Amino acid sequence: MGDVFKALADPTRRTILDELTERDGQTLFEICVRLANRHHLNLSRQAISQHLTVLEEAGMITIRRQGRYKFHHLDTTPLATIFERWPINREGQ
Amino acid sequence: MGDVFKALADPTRRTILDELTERDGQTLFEICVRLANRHHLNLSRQAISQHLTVLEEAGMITIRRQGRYKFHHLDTTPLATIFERWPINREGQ
DNA sequence: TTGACAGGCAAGTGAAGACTTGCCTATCAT
DNA sequence: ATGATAGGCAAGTCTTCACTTGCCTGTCAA
Repeated sequence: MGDVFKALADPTRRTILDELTERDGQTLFEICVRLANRHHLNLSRQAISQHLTVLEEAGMITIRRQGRYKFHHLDTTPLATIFERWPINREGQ
Repeated sequence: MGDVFKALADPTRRTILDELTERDGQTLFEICVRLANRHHLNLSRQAISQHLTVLEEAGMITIRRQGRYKFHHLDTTPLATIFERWPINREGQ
């Protein structure tokens, strides 16, 4: 499994996670359209595809293939490793 | 405030956070020695100093100056923004 | 007050990473 | 079968970033 922290390092990848949080199971083209329309991110299809690969290798995204479509599903369980590693100071609580 | 995700992206910076978790309030030289002895990370003092700057800008470290010493204190509260952004799937619970 | 200690500043190098362009494969409808 | 759709592969470019080297400043002890 790849690097969760490296996957989260890029702002475009974080926006992709935001979009999948709001609407899970999108295809590559759907993600392209939503990044362009809602976030003014006019990247090439390849650029976004490469981002999705990084997110998949980090375990943040699972792939479901159906015909010529490739659906992307969010998986936030790798984030738990962050909190297991460093305890959070909940100040004033 | 800087980028928490960018700060966590580098493995050396994550090791520094580990060391401060185990022993808080270390100076630059102490951190250098511990990285070398316990993690076989023989980096220059400048390299580690630059890492500490990134961590400080991200709000993960606070500085306390005393004479010619500069003590570094861990602050994990910025990590909370990660969990507020993406809800965690606690599978099987 | 002189030397040792703790740290800072800035330019330079080399590698990783984000993004593009061009071309190719596979699936589906007409 | 043919065109349109959804996606993949592989350079190549350009920027960011980690790290080093050299030199400078401030603090403390002898």
